[in-house]
Amino acid sequence: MTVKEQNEASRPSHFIRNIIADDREKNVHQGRVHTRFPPEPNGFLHIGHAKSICLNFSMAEEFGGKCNLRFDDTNPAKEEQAYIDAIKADIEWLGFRWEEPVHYASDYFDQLHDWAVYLIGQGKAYVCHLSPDEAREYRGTLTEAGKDSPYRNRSVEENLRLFEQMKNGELAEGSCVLRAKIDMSSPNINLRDPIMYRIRHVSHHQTGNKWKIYPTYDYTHGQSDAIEGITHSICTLEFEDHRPLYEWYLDNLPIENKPRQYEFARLNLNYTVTSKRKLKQLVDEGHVNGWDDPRMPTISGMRRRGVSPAALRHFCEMIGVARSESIVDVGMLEHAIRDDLDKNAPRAMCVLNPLKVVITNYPQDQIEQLKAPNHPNKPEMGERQLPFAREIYIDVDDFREEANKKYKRLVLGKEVRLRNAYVIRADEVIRNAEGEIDEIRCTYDPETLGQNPLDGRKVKGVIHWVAAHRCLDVEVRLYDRLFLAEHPDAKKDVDFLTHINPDSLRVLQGCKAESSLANAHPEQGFQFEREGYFCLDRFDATEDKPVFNRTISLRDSWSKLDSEN
RNA sequence: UGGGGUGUCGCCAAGCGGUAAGGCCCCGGGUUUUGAUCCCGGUAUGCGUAGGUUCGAAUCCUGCCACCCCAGCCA
Repeated sequence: MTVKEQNEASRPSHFIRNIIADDREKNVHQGRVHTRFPPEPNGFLHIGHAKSICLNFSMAEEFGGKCNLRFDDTNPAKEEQAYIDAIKADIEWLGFRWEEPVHYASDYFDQLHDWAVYLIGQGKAYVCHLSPDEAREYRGTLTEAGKDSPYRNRSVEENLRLFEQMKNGELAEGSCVLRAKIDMSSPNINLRDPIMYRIRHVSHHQTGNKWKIYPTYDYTHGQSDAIEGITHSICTLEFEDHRPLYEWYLDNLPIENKPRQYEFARLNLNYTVTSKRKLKQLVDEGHVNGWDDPRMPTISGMRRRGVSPAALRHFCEMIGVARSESIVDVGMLEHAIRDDLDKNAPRAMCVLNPLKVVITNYPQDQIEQLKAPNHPNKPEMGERQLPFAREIYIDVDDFREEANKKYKRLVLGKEVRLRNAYVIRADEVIRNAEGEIDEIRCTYDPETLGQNPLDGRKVKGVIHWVAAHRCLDVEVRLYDRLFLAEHPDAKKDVDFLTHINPDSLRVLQGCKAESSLANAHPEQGFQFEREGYFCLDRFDATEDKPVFNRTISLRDSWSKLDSEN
C-alpha cells in the first residue's frame, strides 16, 4: 500500500472532500483551494467549532491550499476582544496555523459600504422606514407571500441621501434600515428584501467609533469570502436557505471571484450542551467556573481537563462529515481521549482514598528504591524509582474484610500483588475508638519482587500503593459529565439546567501521590494506574499544593460486575 | 397547507446500478504484575415505506411516511 493509499484509507471520503477533489480535477478556481474559519467573537470555541476548524484547515492542508481565520464581527454589541484572544489561542493549541494576517469582516466595512451605494445606484437597495413590527407584518409568513414596503420605490437620490445620513449618525437607532430589493413574494423568506445595514450607535472592538451603521451577516459573509479569494465556503446546515442570498450579492455586485458555499451538519453530542447561548449562561450564572472549566465542552475547558489536541483531531476524523443531522455518542469522544492517553501518558501511582498498611515483617527503617516502567508496553519511555517502605497507603476500595472470588483485591487473610512491588497478605485489621478501620497489618513475601511466588501460589489481584513517608499530598478533582440527561436541551419546556449533574465535580483532599509526580508539568497527561488519566491543573496547581484534574477514568468492566452482585 | 434538507446496525458513517466498508458500543475467547491496553472472533439476506424500471437496485423512477431548518434590525 502506498503512503497515499494509506492516507486515503485512514481518511474516509466525505462529500466536502469529494467536491474539492472534483473541483481540482476540473480546474475550478484554477485548482486553488482556499477555505476559512469564521467565528463570531461572542463566546469561546467549543467541540462543535473544533469539527469545523478541523474540516476547514485539513481540507486546505490536504489539497495544498490555504485557510484563513476571519472574525465575523458585524454585531459589536455582543462581541469582545477577550473572545478574539481566546479563540486564537484555541486554534493554535489545536495545532492549526491560519494564513497570516488574521482577517476581520470589519476590515471590509469600507468596501461593503461602497458596494451598498453601488446597489442603491442600481436600484437594487433602498432605505426602509418600517418599524421592526411593521417589517414583520410586511414580510408575510411561511405560507403567505409578503407585501412590498411602502418605501420600496424611493428614488435612487433619496436612498443615497438617507443612507448617507444613516452612515453619519444623523438618524436614530432603529429608525430605518437599508434593504436589498429582491422579491417580497419569494418562498424563501431570506429573499424577501433582506436587511443589509442597521443603525447602531455603538463602538466596535476593531473599528472604534468610526461606524454608526453595521452590515448584517448575509450582506457581509459572501463578499468577505470573495475579497479573500475563498474558494470553498463551508458552513453549517442552517445556512442552506441563505445560499441563494449569498449568491445574489455575489451576482449583483462587481465581483470576479465567486466562492461557493457548502453546508454540513453541525456536531451534536449527547449528555452535552453545545449552544453558545447556553454555555454562556452556565458561565454567567456560575454553574461552572468560567468558560475554561474542565467540565465545559469548550476547547479551553477540554484543554484544561487534560484532553490533547491529537485526541480532539482524531475524534473529529472519527465522526465524519455529512449532511444528515445526528447526535454523536460522547462515548466516542471518550474513546478518542483514552486512546491517545493510553499510548502517550506515562504511568504513575496515586492513592485517592488512603488506607494505611503496615508491613509487619518489613524492617522498621528500611527504604528500598524499586524500579517501575513508565509504560507497560513501551520500554522506550524509561523507568522511574519507587520508594518502598514498611508503611504504605492503599485505596480504601481495595480492601475488604471478606469478599467473594470475583473480588481480586486485598481481603483479610488473603494475598494481593502490590503493583511494581511485592505480594502481601492481610493479617489483621486495626480499628479506632469508633470502630472504623484505621490500618491493616500485613506481611510481605520477599521472594516476590519481579516474580511469582516460588511455591506456585497464584495471586490474582494487583493493587496500587504509595510509600507513606515518601509521597505527595495532593488535591484531586474528579470530573464527571456535566449533565445527567442524554439530551439536556431536547425539550423546549424543560430548563436544561435542571439536568445538571450535582456530582460533576468532586474535590478530594489528602490524596497520596508517588513522589515522582513532583516533577509533573501542567497539562502533561499521566495515567494513575487503575484509576484514570490525570493532569496538573494549569491554573490552580502550585509548588506546595499540586492539583490534579481527572481527564477521564479508565474503562471499567469491574464496577458493572460488582453492582450485579 | 410555502420553501429548503435528511432518512444505511443501539450511536456515527462509507457506498453513486454488480449483490451491505470502517469506527464507537455490546457479546464471547486469549495475553497481561493496571478488572487498563492489546489480540482473535461475533453482531444489518438488510439500506424510512409501498410500488415500478432492470438479468441485477441502498444506488434509477413514482407515491407515501417521519424528522430537521427558515417568518432577528443574531450569526
